[in-house]
Amino acid sequence: MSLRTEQKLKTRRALMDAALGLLSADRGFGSLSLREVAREAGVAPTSFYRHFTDLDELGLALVDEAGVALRQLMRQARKRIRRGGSTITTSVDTFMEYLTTNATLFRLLLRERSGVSPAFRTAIHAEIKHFVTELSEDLDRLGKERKKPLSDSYLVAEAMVTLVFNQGAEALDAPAKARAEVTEKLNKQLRIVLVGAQALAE
Amino acid sequence: MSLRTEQKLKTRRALMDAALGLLSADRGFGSLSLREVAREAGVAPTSFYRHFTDLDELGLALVDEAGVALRQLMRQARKRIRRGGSTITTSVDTFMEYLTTNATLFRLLLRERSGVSPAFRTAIHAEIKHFVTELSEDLDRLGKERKKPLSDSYLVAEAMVTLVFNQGAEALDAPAKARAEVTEKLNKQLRIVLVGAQALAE
DNA sequence: TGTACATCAGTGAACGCGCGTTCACTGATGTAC
DNA sequence: TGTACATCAGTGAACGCGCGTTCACTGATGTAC
Repeated sequence: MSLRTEQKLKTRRALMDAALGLLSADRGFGSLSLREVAREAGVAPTSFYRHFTDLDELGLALVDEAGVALRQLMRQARKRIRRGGSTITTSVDTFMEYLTTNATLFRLLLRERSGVSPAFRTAIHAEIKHFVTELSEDLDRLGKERKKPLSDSYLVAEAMVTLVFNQGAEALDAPAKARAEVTEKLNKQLRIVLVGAQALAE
Repeated sequence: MSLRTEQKLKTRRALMDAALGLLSADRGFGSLSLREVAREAGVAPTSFYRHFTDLDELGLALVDEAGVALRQLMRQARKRIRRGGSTITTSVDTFMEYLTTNATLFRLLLRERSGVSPAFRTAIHAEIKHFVTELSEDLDRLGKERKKPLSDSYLVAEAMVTLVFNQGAEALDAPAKARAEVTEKLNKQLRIVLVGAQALAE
């Protein structure tokens, strides 16, 4: 890669990190301004246009990163489960770890999921749908192994992901202490859904 | 009530309706401006201050209205259930009706629930918590009647409300045709949760 | 390797715009006598 | 009922501010020969 291209990527990165750094519990993406992001990145406002046509485009790049993180999360959870461990608690623990590590990125997902920009909503729903699809395949696989296939695994997966994301949102805003309670609550709720789905499949 | 007070209330109402009217799938509360709301209400920008200290205060008044609507919804659902009818499908149907009637108000709740303003989030979480508490009492009552009490009704109620609100968000943005599918999906998910909770309580 | 030219990431000045808020005001409504 | 004064919802002008975007530019990097 040429020196020039490398430098350009660095600035792009700086802009994305600047935006991410400005986001917090009380600052949504919608409240950011182009000038503010450029300022934070240490770059003239006009330079922004060399990288993105507008803030939304930068935001979508962030959503993309969050999606990548989400897929990593899933892969790691599966690896841990294969090494032995309850499917639900292992998944939940892995999720909570990622939530802590990538707090801001997940907050972006959680918030813009029902946010104002159609582009954002669509991109995020696609990521979540991907997540749901993979989970429903896992459920199908598990069902076959145990000779107890679910009748409607996609719908079950969707319910589970809904619960995970919503409790995730709660955990994000909760102090570290309360996080353990949220984790346990989520575990119980997922167990209820799984047991219910199995009972209704018989 | 004096003529002056009456007029004042009318203007206040006009401001709230103006804000509500400006909200839509693609316009969040955060994107409204004071001048815009005043313009829409047919009032000078400065008049706004006679009624609210800022836009957030107006927003909280709207959240309050949404809460009232939510409680009405619950009362009506219970009334219908008493007249005979499946608890789950009756509740879901009632909810979907309200969703259609008060679409914008509910969208405000759904969106600002994970929004940017702490005041909004707190107010909305209080409304939802109230909803959850009432539902969990209903579940307890139902459990006693059928001699099958749940062990953790609050947690179950929370899961149910989470599913209702999230599918509600999906229904809001879906065309009328797809709404029936969402309704059916939600019914199934709630049944799964209820059955799972009963199975685990034994 | 050296030279002449092309590319293009980053810049600083300038623009017009809508914003929230202040201020002193107006005139209809309310109140005291 | 009539009069004199107080209240106060609504107003229009004015302010300073940060915004997104345009433009012509600079100078380092890249390329062709």
